[in-house]
Amino acid sequence: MTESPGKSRATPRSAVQLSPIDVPKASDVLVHDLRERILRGEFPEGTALPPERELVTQTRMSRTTVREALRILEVQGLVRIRAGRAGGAFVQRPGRDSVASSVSLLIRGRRIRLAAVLETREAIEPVCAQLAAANRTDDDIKALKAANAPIEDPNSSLAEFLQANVDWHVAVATATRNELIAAFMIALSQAIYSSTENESFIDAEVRRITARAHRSITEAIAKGDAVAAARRMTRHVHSYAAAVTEIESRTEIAVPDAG
Amino acid sequence: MTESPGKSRATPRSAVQLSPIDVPKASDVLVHDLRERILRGEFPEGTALPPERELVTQTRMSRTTVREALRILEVQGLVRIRAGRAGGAFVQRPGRDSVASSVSLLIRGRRIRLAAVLETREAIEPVCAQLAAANRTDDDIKALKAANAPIEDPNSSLAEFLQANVDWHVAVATATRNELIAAFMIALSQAIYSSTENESFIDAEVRRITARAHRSITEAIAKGDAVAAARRMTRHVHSYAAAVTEIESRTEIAVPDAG
DNA sequence: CTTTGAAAAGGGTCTTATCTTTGGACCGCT
DNA sequence: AGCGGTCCAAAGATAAGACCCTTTTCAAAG
Repeated sequence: MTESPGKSRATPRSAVQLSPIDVPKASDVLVHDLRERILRGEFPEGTALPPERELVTQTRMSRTTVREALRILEVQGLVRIRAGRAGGAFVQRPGRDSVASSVSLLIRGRRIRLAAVLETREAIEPVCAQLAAANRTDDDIKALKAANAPIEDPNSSLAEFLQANVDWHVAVATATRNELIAAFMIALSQAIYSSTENESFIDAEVRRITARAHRSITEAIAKGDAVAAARRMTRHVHSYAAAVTEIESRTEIAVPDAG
Repeated sequence: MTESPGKSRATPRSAVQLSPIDVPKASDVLVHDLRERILRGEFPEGTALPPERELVTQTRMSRTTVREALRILEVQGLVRIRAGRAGGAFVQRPGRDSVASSVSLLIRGRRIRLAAVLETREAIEPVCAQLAAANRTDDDIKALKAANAPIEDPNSSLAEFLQANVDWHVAVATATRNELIAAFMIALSQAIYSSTENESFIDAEVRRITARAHRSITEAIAKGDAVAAARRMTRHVHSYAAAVTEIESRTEIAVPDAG
């Protein structure tokens, strides 16, 4: 590009300067409006938004646009949409599930190794146990013990064992009384669950060890002994991670990936 | 309903039992198909999906349905859609951003207190620093130092300070070489940033202290001293949380919410 | 060589119509 | 009283087509 000497920028030809102006899509405007109002708490949970055709007349947008906006809100977990008579879009507050699903997408999409997931759990869950010991209610203790029952039972199936395992970890997370850290832990637990459900190394021995660890951690939480809870949880998740990592390193060599 | 004595349940009248059958929507089927193929890595990142009208003929679905599916994938961060010639849906692997935004929705929607967010950071970031010290590359150190420059500079604006603050924490997270824990930390940092941007307690003193803490943590990470990095980070985030909590408890009484 | 303007390829929006699902009301038989 | 059958109405789901708006490309005009 030959330019007049001394000038390194393109010729302006006019002094006025405008910054790029972003024109949002119609549906995004509606999404933004509704989302803000929902998050602001303007509509209590369960409130029905007006039916699509009604929103069309109110907003003077096309039905396509309105539907698109509602669909986006649905994916973001802010409304639940049901078909049929008395159906419609019902306001919902976003829950742990939406975090869990985006974490799941992250893990699958970026091929995050199970080792990294377990490392993350090792980072979070001990503190989780510590907070749980400090903040747990009696109901939390009940939930912990209930979740541990199928784990103690040597007759439960593998699926039951795994599910109960998740339940127990979720119960610990819930007992922290910190919804955010709980959401993280739940996302992790589910991710680990779905990566592990086909693992065969979970034999009777592993189950016995798991049951014992859970029991002792539950006790510490029940007693409000934060230090012991954290220490025991550290050991528990670390030994689990070590076991999985060891398996993984062996299978990685054996099966160099099919995809 | 007269029942035969000895039975306490409702009369079945038939032994057959069916579980609820879920009939997926057409667009969900398409979403599922595309999502699996994207996550499986069948299309490398940046691949253009066929244009909408083409997908219509291929799938024999209506354009509405196809568009709805694409929109869902876009919200989930799996494709990016651009208008205009050479536009279309381009495959994207989900990133930290989608986790961050769902966390942000969770926090806002469930009214999670800043204290809980800070508590979560206290749980995660020390381990983050520890992992960073163990795994950091030279580029990570460069990024850390670069991010800390505007913080050391007493002439930078508040906005610059806050942005640099986020950048530094993100750099620590990145240095862990664990994309999952990094995604969590980034989500937290952004959430804390947007809750803090209007806080006025960030005076010159706070900035000096922050700069010093960041510098010493950066050094520990650079030296690979995981223990020191974790310890210093613990102190850093804890003192910050304590300061904010103290402010929050005062303002909560002063301003009982405008609704 | 630059400017300008049209064409082309896409997504975005609107309209209208039809299909499907769901809840409820009524009705008639047993 | 209970139970199946029929019908209706409300609401979302899907379809088809027209048209609009953006962006890119490219060639003609200056």
